[in-house]
Amino acid sequence: MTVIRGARERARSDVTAAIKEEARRRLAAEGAARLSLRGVARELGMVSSALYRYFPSRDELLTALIIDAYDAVGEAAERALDAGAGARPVARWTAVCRAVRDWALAHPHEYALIHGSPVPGYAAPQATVGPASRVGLALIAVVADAHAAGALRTSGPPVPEAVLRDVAALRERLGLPLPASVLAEAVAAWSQLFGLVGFEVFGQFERVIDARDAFFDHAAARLARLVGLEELEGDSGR
Amino acid sequence: MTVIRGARERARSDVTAAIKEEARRRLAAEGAARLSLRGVARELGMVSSALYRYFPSRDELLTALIIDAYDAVGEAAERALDAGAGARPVARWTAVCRAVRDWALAHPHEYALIHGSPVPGYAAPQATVGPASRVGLALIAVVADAHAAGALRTSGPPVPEAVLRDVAALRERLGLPLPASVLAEAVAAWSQLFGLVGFEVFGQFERVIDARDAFFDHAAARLARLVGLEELEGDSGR
DNA sequence: CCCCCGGCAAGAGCAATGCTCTCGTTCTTG
DNA sequence: CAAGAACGAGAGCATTGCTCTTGCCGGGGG
Repeated sequence: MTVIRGARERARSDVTAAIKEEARRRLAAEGAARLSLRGVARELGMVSSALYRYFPSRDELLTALIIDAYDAVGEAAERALDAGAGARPVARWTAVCRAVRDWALAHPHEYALIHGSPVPGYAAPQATVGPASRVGLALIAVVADAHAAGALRTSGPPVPEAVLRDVAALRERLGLPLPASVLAEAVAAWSQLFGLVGFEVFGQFERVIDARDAFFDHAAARLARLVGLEELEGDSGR
Repeated sequence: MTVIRGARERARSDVTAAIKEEARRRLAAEGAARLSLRGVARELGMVSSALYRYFPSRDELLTALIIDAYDAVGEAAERALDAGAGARPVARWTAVCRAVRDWALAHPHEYALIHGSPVPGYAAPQATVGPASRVGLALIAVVADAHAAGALRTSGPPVPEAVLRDVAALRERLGLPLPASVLAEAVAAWSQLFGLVGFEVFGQFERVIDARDAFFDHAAARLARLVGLEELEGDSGR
């Protein structure tokens, strides 16, 4: 599919990759706000204007990095998803959550790029929505598999009508045979997961929780049960 | 206590307030990244260097704005807490959550300032930790009052030992008679609330959930039940 | 085979930024 | 009342994103 057409194109993609690599390095070192085009150009032995042949603006470069970051965390989640294919649903869910958290802790600046404040005036380009949903889809996949295996508790407090409609449209788009109410809970849990991760990455748990691993695993498992995944006997309902 | 000593001090606090006000205006208009000292100075009819008499650096200005934002959202939460003094715990919890969300949606850039990516190299100064915990304390207050009223389900899946230790220390610091396990759940729910809010403010629910109000209320109520607040009959446990 | 057109890097330059330093002025205080 | 601190203005430095012009150089069409 990606046949190398000529030396010219190869050189172009090489340089593009080198720019992104160096940019990611500087990003990890000092954050998005301090990422300067001139800086990466300098490090690469080019002149700043040359970079504009590859990225039309600094924001475009950032967008590329954002997509890469979404893909990286999404891939981590999917790897955990696949690795836990046979496991019990709660364990599998927790593993996916942990993969996300571990990636975020290992790449805090990239995490900030995708789940922190959007850069300047910046509205997320359409190209980011696909990669952005990979983690959510991985979580939903856990639930869907559990549903198929009959390990899903589908009852719960009633979900508002309007939400059910939204979520039914989503189910349609995804082509999943999940009950709408469960999907609604999964979407909520998806966002809540990033609350847990964000607090930890941005240091809000400092001096509050020290045993972060245990805390996170416990919270992730509770989230799993909240969406209805297999419950161990005698843990829910007084 | 705060007696005005002389015209000089009064002028100083006036100017300081004007700077913060203008800065907040520009912050709301175009975000933290585009907030420039020169810009607010220009708008105030001063010269940029004069600003440095009031804030030693741009980051100090941002820190002041951060503290103000934490206080604003914390105050909103506390108002909801007080307003719901007699209400049933789940409703009161949900009201506090909604207050946080409404404030965040009304002030997205200030929200991004406090719960988005930390600025450059920036480690949260000690002065921010107090205001930063006001929302969390309001949530915990709901739980504590429910506990005192006997409307709290204190059983649940076992919380890991290490987490219990951390949380016991926290309870000590707060002087609250809450079971440690409940406090642990409350801390988790606190962070998860900001997952929900953040996703909405930063647009991750775009084209996924349209009925955001209903969705949020539902999710907040589920969070309330997760921490053990009064449950309506027949909604938990298959 | 050559040649020439298009992609490319370099450099200068513009407007803007954060921050520093100096210089008079003005208000506070001893 | 006079010394000293606080203050505003202005110039200046290094840096940033981005544009424009100028040449170079290599690969595909003649």
